[in-house]
Amino acid sequence: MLSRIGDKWSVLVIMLIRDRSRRFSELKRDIGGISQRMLTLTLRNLERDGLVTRTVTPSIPPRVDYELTALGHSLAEPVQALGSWAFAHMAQIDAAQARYDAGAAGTRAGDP
Amino acid sequence: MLSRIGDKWSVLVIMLIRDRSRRFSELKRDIGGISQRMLTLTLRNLERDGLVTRTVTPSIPPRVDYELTALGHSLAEPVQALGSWAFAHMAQIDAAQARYDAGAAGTRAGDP
DNA sequence: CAGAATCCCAACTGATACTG
DNA sequence: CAGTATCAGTTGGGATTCTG
Repeated sequence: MLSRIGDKWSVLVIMLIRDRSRRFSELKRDIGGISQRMLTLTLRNLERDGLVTRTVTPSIPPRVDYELTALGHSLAEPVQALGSWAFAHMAQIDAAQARYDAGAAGTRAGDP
Repeated sequence: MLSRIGDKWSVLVIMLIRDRSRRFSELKRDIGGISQRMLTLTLRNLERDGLVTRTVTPSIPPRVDYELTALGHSLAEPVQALGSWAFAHMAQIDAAQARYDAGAAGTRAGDP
């Protein structure tokens, strides 16, 4: 399961459909940077895990909506918490990385 | 940052050193299944992110302890929440997957 | 519009051997 | 003990093309 959470696309999808159902193309557009292949795979996996439902409307053109299940909603909470943490501490982490990288550059004292 | 959380090894390490600092070999043994290479890389990244401290004791044999920073501890909480969720809903997810896979096998009705 | 299939390169990872 | 270095195998993910 952690592998699914670890998948950044899954997290983004969950966040996006948390409030309302979304169409495939809508997700693709809103996420931006995801290939349709990855979006398809991500949604399949989430569906397989019982986290989202897939509703096909057989019209022309076809239409598919994705929505969180109850299970999906219960997951969305801790995921959201993690997201908030990441957002809140982004600056600290960037700073830490910069510090670390600076130190690693010249392992000897007064280098750069 | 999500990429770090997604890394299963990172999560395990964080969980393990949450209560007390641990030595390299201790982590390797307790995690089991991780190569020393991956453990090294994982710890490096966590250190770079400012989530763990690395304390070298230059004795013979050498000794290195890893410990969570304050930042690391603040991350451990939401991570723990997520872990709890995963554990609590493991059965539901397995069931959902089994159902999905069964359905996928024979897309036609009464197949298996 | 939504998705399946194919190709192909890059990144991650494990096993092994060597060092301070 | 705690790494680093190297090699080879597996996987991930993007771009492209084709359908109902």
